[in-house]
Amino acid sequence: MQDKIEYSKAFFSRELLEWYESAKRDLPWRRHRNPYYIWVSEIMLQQTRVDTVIPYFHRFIEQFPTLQALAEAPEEEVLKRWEGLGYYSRARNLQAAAKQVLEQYGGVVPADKASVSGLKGVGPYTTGAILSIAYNLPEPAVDGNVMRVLSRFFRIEEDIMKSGTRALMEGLAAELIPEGRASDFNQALMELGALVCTPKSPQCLTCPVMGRCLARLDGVEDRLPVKSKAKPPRPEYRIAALVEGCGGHDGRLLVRRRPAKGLLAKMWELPHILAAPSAGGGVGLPDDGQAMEQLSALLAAEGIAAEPVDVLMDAEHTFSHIHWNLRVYRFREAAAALPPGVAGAALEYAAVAESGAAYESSGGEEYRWITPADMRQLAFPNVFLRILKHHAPEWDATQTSLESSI
DNA sequence: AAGTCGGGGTT
DNA sequence: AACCCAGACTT
Repeated sequence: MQDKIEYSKAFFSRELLEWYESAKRDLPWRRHRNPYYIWVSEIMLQQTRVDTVIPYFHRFIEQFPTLQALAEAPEEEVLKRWEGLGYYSRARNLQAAAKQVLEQYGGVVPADKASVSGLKGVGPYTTGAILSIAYNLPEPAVDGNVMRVLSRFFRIEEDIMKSGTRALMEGLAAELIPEGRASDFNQALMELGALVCTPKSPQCLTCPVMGRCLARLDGVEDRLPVKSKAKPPRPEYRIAALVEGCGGHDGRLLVRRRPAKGLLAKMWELPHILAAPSAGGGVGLPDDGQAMEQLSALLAAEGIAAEPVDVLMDAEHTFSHIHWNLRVYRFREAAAALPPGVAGAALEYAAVAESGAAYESSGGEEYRWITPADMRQLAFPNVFLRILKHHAPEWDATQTSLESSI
């Protein structure tokens, strides 16, 4: 029995490596064995499909060709290149880690486990991926693809959402690495999971290791891996203001930057608030009159007088744990902005606004009147990019559309 | 161990 | 519309 398992392991490693030679995709980070490229790609690939990552990878490497270039760039530029990719702490951690490598390791990505796993944003999977792919060191790199492939081939019924299961998989994956072939083997394992041993309807008939796959032999490949379900996201109802400037702010829109910690940290957005429960006490969006009043109050607290115009649109956005239902109201900045008695503050405010400079609200967010050209520098989450694009084409200044026009 | 942190895909 | 995919960090 144990002999059969051992034979299966040898068979698996041999056949998988053989298959990979002909099946491997030509991916940008596979064209050179550059540890910096491999690191960037592995961070981008966390929770993200290859097809989504490819254009981001090209643009990122174009702007930050070396680890040093990334380390020395303004954080704003790094976030802008990450715009739309999600999980923005990945970008901030990657840059922080690049600085770490520059200072502690002379700019060379380290090749030992303790140093690599000490880098910001680099956990057990990415440590194994960097050490094996970049340096061909025999370390396991266990991601979701690998757990799916191994759970099927060896018919492992443990719940892959449990933290103990990953440790089990790492032990197994380490045993399977053929002498001197860690880089190709680990990539082959993930490639099989991505191309053949897919979550739904796996393509078993084209699989190089079908012959000894226990799940396939037992006809249970469709119910493996065992995976407990995630909690559904909680709904949130939010109201947002798209404020068109007038007078000195003609052609500008009011935006603000989110705080440095938490959801969408340091990203720019339209001002918005959690909708207060409506008079009836029901959950959901308040009626439009109440919503416009609440937003007017928010703007007034920022020293901005604006009149509601109409409802621009509804938008939805799902995060892992929250589902936003957003209603966007158009506002028009009022000409005579401030009430009498605060003339000094008004002048000061006007001077700041005229220069286009940003100012801090009492809540710590940074408000700014921006032009379409400012969209080149400021990173917005996708949901707000969609809203701005819907508002008017000149605000569709995502990095993609900018570059195609250059 | 459970919750936080985006965005896109398939059915 | 409902469901699926899934690493690192924090608490």
